[in-house]
Amino acid sequence: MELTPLMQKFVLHWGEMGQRWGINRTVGQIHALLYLAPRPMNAEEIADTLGVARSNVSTSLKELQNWGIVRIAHVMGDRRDHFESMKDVWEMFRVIMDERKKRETDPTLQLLRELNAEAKKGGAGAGADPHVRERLADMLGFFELMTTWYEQTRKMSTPAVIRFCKLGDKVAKMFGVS
Amino acid sequence: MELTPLMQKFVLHWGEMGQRWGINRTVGQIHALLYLAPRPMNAEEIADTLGVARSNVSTSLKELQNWGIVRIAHVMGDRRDHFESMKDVWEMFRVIMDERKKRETDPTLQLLRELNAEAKKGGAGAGADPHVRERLADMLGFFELMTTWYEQTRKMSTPAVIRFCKLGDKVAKMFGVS
DNA sequence: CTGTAATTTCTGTTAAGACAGAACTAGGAG
DNA sequence: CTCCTAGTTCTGTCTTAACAGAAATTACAG
Repeated sequence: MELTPLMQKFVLHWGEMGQRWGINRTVGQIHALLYLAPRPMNAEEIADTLGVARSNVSTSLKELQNWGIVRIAHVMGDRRDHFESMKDVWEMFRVIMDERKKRETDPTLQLLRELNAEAKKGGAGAGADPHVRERLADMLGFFELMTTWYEQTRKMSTPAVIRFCKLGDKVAKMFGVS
Repeated sequence: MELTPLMQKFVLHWGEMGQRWGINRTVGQIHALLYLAPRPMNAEEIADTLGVARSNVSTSLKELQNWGIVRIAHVMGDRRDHFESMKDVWEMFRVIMDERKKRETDPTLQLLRELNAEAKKGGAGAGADPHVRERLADMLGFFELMTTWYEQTRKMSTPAVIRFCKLGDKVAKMFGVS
């Protein structure tokens, strides 16, 4: 498959940014390619198009499947696995956020709960001076609230979220710029 | 400065998670330490407390200052620089989000605008088939809306944001679970 | 059961980042 | 002007991750 200049720019950029987003270049490029592709592609096509080793493609596809944004699609009369990316950007964003939450905040939330419980129980005797306790309580409060907010927003349908985002200004006014 | 077991756990965890958040272990640990510390600390204290080289501390402090969540604080009668972390978690989160937006989404937003303009101008002749154009338009729409939403939320005061987050359920109901 | 195509896993190499210690620079104090 | 002390930057080492190519495994066709 030949990439048009437009596609190439997008693929290259996605690979570049991928590194900032915590995924590697190849994974980013493959995702970009599959997102743009009008039909599922097999591993060899992907490798040829991007000019990377097939082993690399195999590993990267697995990671994308772990993230839950790429899945196997079979093509009639073809033994090979084909792969396609989720196309709905909103749904995709949701899936990615879920995964990141699981990896990047859930463990911290859990630890903060434990530390706060410990600080409460142990009291100042266990070396938990008031200042530290306050800092830990603040941080826990923040993580708890963000988690709650996310889980509630998570339940909204895509059109509802979009509608809600578009409201923007009005929401701000409703809750005051105090 | 001796760390209590509680502080130690927090510092270690922050260093660990730092890597998932895209900062390195030492940077994470220093931030955790300064966040808990009741008073500004100098570079040597930090190095001794955490058991890392001073050069490493110097570099890490610079990065934290770049992020905008740590600043220099001078102590009367002491020539050395002391450092303190922002303590308000909400404000800190805002600063971090601003920085991440700048690094992780602004460049992509800009590129998507360019690509979409190109696709429109060039038309199918320039190799921009309808499917690709739609994908790029979708992605741009998503980034535009998220950016707008963020910039509006950004303006709200901390108490307003907290109030708003706590509403949770009600907001979802207002905009329908359709 | 055998051969072949597809895919994954393994292995060695390369590249990038983290880090300690040394060298260097700046800025007083005497 | 010289001596310290604080701070930064440089240099080499070490660790980790990315990756290509080879080997191994799996799955199917005949």
